[in-house]
Amino acid sequence: MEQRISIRDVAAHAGVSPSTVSRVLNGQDADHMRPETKERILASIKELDYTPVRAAQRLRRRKTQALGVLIPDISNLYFSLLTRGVESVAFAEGYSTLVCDSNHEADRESAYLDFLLSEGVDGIVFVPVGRPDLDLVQRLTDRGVRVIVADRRVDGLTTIDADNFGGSRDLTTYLLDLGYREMAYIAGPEEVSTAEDRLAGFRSAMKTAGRAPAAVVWGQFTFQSGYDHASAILGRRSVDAVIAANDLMAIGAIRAAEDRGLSVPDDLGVAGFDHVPWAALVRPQLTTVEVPAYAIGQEAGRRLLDGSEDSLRLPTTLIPGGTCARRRRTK
Amino acid sequence: MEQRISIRDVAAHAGVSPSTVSRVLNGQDADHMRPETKERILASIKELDYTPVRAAQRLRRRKTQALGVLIPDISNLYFSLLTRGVESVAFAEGYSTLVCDSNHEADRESAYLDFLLSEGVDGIVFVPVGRPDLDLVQRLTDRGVRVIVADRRVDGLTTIDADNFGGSRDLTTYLLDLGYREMAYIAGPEEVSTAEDRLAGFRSAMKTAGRAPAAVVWGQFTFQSGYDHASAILGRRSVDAVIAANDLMAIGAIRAAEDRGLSVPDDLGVAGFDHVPWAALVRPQLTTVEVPAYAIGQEAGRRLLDGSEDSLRLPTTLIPGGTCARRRRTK
DNA sequence: GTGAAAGCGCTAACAC
DNA sequence: GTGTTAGCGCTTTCAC
Repeated sequence: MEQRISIRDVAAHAGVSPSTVSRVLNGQDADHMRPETKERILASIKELDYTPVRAAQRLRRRKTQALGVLIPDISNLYFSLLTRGVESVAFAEGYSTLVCDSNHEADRESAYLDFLLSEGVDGIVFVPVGRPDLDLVQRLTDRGVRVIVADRRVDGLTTIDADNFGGSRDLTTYLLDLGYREMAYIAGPEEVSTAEDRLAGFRSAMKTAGRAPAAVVWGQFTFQSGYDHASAILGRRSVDAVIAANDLMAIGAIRAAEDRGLSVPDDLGVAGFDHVPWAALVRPQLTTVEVPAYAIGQEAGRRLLDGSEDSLRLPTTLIPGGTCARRRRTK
Repeated sequence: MEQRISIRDVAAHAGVSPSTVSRVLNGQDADHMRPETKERILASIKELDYTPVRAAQRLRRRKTQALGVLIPDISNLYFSLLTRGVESVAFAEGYSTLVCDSNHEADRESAYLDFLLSEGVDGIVFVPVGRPDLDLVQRLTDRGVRVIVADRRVDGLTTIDADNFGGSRDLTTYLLDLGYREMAYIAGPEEVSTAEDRLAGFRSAMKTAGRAPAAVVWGQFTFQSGYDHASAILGRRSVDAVIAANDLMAIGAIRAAEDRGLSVPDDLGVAGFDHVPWAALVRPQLTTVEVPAYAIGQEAGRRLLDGSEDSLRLPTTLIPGGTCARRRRTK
């Protein structure tokens, strides 16, 4: 911040007072400002190449016009899309966005919440690593920092997430309609709300159809976890479809099936969840459910900006693919 | 920034002056401060749950202790890793990181450079969309904002990038050593320096081996582009290996080969560049070259922090995979 | 060893 | 319509 020219320099150059320059800068000139004065100021700003110092504005306004985004991992496409969503609405309103990556560590997460507090952000879009430290969040809200949780359910806090339950239920119903009957489910980690919701959606659809799951196991959202669980399931049981709680595990399941000489989708139907773009490179193309990460980010950012406290659950979209097909003969 | 307690409150509570509190806050107490005074202040800070206001510190210090990162697309894994690298060194030094996403648009890029200027960041890690606006960069450096270009060569600016030339040359040599002879190359977009360097590395290795390329075409770094170019090449020429300038195009080439009934690696060797993690989900596993995005980010951030102006080219790593194998009979 | 005072660059009452 | 003034919360000489 080796800034030379200040608002005083502009004022002097234009032959007005700093307040007048400030008024032009902040668009409070519409009403009663002599057009020629405004012109003159604008010209001076341009000529001197003046840029206001944000730190001073923030200090004086006692508002940072900045939002924080705190996510577990920016290199995860889902979170980077969410971040882009927040950023897009923030930028449009002249807000800065501070992106913080907790690296899936609770300590780092706390450190970043402190950091965002000292930065004085007006609000935070928060994707907690696990169950968030509610006392810490309370400290923030006490100081006037609004917090919106994205992609997770946290009691007592405004939450924007996707309809993981409904999406999973619809996906399961879709597979049932295609004629799959012996369905195994590879869930995500047990403590993650999205994983719980997706599993609950699966169970709900199965119950409605009057069928019991062939197997339900808890995985880790990783390729390897999908591969290993699918291998185990296929070795022990007669199963005609595997639904995984995310695409990565679903791709693992496809590989496991192939390695056992099973054909997808003829011998085994496979479905995932997330709709990660590069899954399109895997063949057969995955049947999955799209989760609107970008839209979740936008909605969260929007709420932070307009002060609304309403939670929102966004719909997901079923994406049919070649890993599921109508069964020729139904049992 | 609805902050209540200020440094004055802490001072009053501890029965000292604001300056003394400030000294404790900034670690200038090592020399000559009465330990008991310090204790008292620390206790007050804790009791009042005081957090310094960054905006005021910045205004007063005339230093933001913040770095900017300006990249074309945060949802591209390569750039998000690079960002993480910058962020890791910045965070360790108490610096904030402002991440800006130009969305591959030159206009947005300029807007963000302006924005970062007004934020007063101390330095910027810049991955330009195309040829950057050097006048704009000059404006920044004139005002004391240091700019380091990452992942691109830009004349006259400090640059941190990967050894794309060497990596590509070594990869090509590796394929030649395996016995591949009729090699086609699918390059990236013509104006991108990384694409140019990788192509140059390929040509250099071929020349050294005394062989002419079977084909060289310019692609778009996309899956489809890899698929289409590979299809065309395989239809017209007798080729025993295809090297693509990135993994996405290489996977496209594998699919194209499969769709023509060719077996990879027996009928056709395929290699890529980048080493994107999800390529591990594709089989056969890709022979590729790892580009150290995270390390590039770290080095760029480090230079910004320690004021060094040295450019640096980081080595790449050859990652052998199943898409290339020793030829049984060499021509 | 610690305090008093000035001021970073800006905005918003309040004057006129 | 525009100028004057008083800080926002902090750091940093300079006193003592």
